[in-house]
Amino acid sequence: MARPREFNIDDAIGKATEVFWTKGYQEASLPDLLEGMGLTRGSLYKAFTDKKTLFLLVLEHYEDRAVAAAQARLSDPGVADGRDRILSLFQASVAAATSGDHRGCLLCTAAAGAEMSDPEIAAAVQRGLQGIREGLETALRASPVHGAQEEAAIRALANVLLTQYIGLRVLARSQLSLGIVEHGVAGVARLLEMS
Amino acid sequence: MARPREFNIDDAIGKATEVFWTKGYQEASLPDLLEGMGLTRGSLYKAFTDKKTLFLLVLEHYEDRAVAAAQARLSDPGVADGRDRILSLFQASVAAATSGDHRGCLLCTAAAGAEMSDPEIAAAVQRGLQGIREGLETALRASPVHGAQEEAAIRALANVLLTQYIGLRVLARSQLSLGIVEHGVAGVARLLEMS
DNA sequence: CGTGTATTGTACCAATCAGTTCCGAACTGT
DNA sequence: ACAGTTCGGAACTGATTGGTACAATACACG
Repeated sequence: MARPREFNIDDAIGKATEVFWTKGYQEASLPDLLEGMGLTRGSLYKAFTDKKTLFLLVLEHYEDRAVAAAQARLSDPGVADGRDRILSLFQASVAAATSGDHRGCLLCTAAAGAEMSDPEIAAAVQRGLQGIREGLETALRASPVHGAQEEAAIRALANVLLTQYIGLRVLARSQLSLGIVEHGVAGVARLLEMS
Repeated sequence: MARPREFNIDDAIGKATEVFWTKGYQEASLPDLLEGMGLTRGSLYKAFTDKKTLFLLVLEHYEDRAVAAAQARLSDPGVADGRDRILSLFQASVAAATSGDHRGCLLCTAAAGAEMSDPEIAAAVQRGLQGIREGLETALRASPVHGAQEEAAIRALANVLLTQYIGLRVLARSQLSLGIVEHGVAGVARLLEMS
């Protein structure tokens, strides 16, 4: 017995994700969000309480979509060699950047921003990155070269790869013409050559 | 024949560097800078024109100090093996983070921020990172394992190391408890094991 | 010992920020 | 049709943003 909401919550979160992904948390102003989401202040605050709460939902959404997609890539049974799955992940990131998508990774951008001083945001970012690391570990276990290694060694290499991933996506977002992103896949390939 | 400036320009830039390094470009407000530099609005604008110009001077200052220090480490003739120089660079970064200095790297933080849309700032950040990359290449040429490799291979590995450096310093700043920074040196050591 | 000049500090500016309030409109269940 | 609610939209709040204008101040030079 009430007036129904005229917009779809999930759609709105999806659109908000786009805005935050493009501009970053702090830089995304409320007018930016309102325009991108196609609704007005009243509706936004009624539905999402405030900017930070909306961002937490966006981080969840990003985890469910982008992180899950990365994990799917990293555990794709269609690719037998886990190293190729990892290369495919980096390939996708590099391809996005070279084809004009300079949004980078929402989590990586957030990790470098001041919003990390908020414990709830930090926890959400941590969850997302942790998810990518787990995906990397899964893939490494499916590598003929690394699969047999002990757990600690796999974890160590996954850490290196995750760090590399963050660095690469920061560079992709920066638009710097250092020529690093373009050769990012080859770099990771070298990383995976070692025993 | 006029009233002399009551503060030292270089000192002020040094103090401004501290503020920007700690808070980031956007997040450092004018009051933050005024307090950190110990002067008032009038003096700051008279001496430095505006916030962005001050930041450009700060980037130069950072290049002259922090980047130069990194380069010195990476070409230290007292350390014969270039790999050890590289490890020493990462060691220093990790040590800073584990001992409570979570400022990370001014250039890396800037690279991940929205200020990169300004071409002058982007150019300055590019110069700084380029300097670190050159240092890494210098060190690699002094590595018994890599020194004999062709130029392209050295450049490729330097790119991987720079990306790793950026990722690591972003993580150091983020204060995330992923346990990656602590083992960052070991990760790089693995990276340098390969031929 | 003035006089000119640059620095300093303060008051101010418009713009923008996130967030609140409130009323008219719109829809549901009866 | 009506009562009960909730939504949508605009106007508004107070704080903060970077930047400016100007008057008081303090120094150097003649």
